[in-house]
Amino acid sequence: MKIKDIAELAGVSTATVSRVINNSSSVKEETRKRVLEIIKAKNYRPNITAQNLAKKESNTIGVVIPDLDNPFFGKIIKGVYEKIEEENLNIILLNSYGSIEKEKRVIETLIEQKVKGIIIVPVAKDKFSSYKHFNRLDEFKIPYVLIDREVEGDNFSKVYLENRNGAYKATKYLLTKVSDIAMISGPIRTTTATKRLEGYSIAMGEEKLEKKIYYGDYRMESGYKIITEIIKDKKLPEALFVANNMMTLGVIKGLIENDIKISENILIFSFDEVEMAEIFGIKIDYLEFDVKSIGEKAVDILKDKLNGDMSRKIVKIAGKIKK
Amino acid sequence: MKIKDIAELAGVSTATVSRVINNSSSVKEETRKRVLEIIKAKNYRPNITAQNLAKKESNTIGVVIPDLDNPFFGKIIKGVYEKIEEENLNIILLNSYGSIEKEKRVIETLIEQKVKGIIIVPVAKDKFSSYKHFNRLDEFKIPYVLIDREVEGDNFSKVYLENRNGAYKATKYLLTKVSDIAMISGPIRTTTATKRLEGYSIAMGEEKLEKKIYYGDYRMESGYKIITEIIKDKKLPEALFVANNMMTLGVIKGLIENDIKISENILIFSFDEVEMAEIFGIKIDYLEFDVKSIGEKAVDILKDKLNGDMSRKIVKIAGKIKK
DNA sequence: ATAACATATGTAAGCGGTTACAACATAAAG
DNA sequence: CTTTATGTTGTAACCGCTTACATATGTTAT
Repeated sequence: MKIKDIAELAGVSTATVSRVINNSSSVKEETRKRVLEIIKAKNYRPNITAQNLAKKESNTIGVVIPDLDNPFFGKIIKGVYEKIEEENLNIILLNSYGSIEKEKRVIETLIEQKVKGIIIVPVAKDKFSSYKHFNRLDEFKIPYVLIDREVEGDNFSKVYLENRNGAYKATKYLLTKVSDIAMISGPIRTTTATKRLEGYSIAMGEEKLEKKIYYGDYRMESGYKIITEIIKDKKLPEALFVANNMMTLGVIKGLIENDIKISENILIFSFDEVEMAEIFGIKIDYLEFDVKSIGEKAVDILKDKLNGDMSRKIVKIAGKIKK
Repeated sequence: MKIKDIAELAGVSTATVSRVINNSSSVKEETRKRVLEIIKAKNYRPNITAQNLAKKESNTIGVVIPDLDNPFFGKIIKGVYEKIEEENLNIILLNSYGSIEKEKRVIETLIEQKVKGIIIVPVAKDKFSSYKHFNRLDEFKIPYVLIDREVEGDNFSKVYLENRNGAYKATKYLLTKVSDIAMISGPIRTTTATKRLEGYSIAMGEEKLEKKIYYGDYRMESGYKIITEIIKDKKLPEALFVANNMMTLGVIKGLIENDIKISENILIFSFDEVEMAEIFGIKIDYLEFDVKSIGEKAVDILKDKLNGDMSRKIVKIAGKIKK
């Protein structure tokens, strides 16, 4: 069943059928109805591939994620999905495995697929990374928006968590309770870590308090190692601000192993939510973000771009202190 | 840059170029080389949409998941992705939201997209559900494989966890330690719950021991509610076999709240892994499954089907007892 | 030398749509 | 009653590639 068949049954040309399908230009109400009826009766669906070829576009957008089974990105995808569903677009999902090389390759794939737009978590190994390969997308006039990782320079549209301000708010909050606050930072190569560190520093500076900074790598093991070290050295601060949830997990593990009671003997504040903590009877404060909305906002921006508004847009997702 | 341009530059017809691209039929080594060189020099890539239209096929497979931000499905997707990457296929990802209605709709979408094959976690509200809408896929000769949820009847190819045997093994294992074992089952409407219950029953029956069964709904709250009830009634068994990890979480929460020490005062065995438990210093035994391999096996089956082997295939993923 | 076959390549008709342009009515304007 | 604008429809080229079929050339058998 193709457009020609419908045309014949309706006694019109394929052009007319195409017009009613796309409800473009003028078709007499009467003929429109007739065509529509036949389409319905025959349960006809246009061949999307053919449409795409003729229109030189596609109905899919690419989503590039560095880690498919990380629920954080799952939430983002969910946000993207829900927003995109109404538009009759589809998601093609790609994995960059956190590697620049792979990232380049998936971008080429996406270009070949002629996707309508791209939402991507840039690999961003560190803040000096090059993002030249995104220029390829400009060449092909494929709109894209970067999410989650804050990258510098260039003219990127992006949406990410408020890093500096979030950390600032968190520290301020801790300061209402104690004044001896240490921080476990992420690797300073990354922009997010720098920003979060800045937030902490500013807040501590305002009170003229001494900063204590430990450097981890955002992974659980480093949190574990650092806290173990701290305990061994008997340098436990009153409060510890941890720059992400994975490291917080490591910290929790270390504290439990050493029988140090969280919120009794030490206050722990995590930049991200540690979902399971409460279930296990552990109370930590954290900065909560509406992660799903990262995906949603990204789609909003993409839609603007698809509608011709190519201006640069930057959205920061605000965090909320949860206790 | 299209095939015609390449053809002209190489001084051959488009047919020949197409032949070298698809390395189909015979092309003289010399011409092949020349064409390949020009393709490379011009960095030419065939238009996939046009290819798909001409070949009446596509290079994408559909993956349908009921819950995008559940890491369990994330792992499956990862498995699918890794296997499919080599084949130069792409994943288009869809969400059924666990609703039959949505499921029907996404299947139609996938048909319209002319996907090459489908991997789907069927909604399977209960074991009496109808799966008639999968027949649509047969109509269009689109191969598909059902995963994770065990569904009855029909001629489906599927891959899922070994439910009955897994539960049997788990119970047997517990029996080497204690003999007073209760089970928190899932809702008996579902096939998985029935099977797991069977495994437990058989093992207990073999030892002529009394069964104690509580019925939950696979969600955390129900685990919590049930264990709270048990504690109140002072009916704590020596060991508790919980039919899935979410309910186990609820159980853990309840036990901690009531100051009952896991593995001291009670043995907990979970059908699935509770990833975080160890970090929080809680020791529970569980049945471990290689979840990613669900996705991998599904792709294997799909590939077979794409190669013409339409026979029904069923793969059960074996669980391993972790202590 | 010629038939018979294999190899290499070109021609052109699709694949199933969209759309610029032309053509034809019909209605309003002069 | 022309002229002109407006609304509706058809014609056919085109999107970029594949492939059945035809053709040309080279080999080998007879």
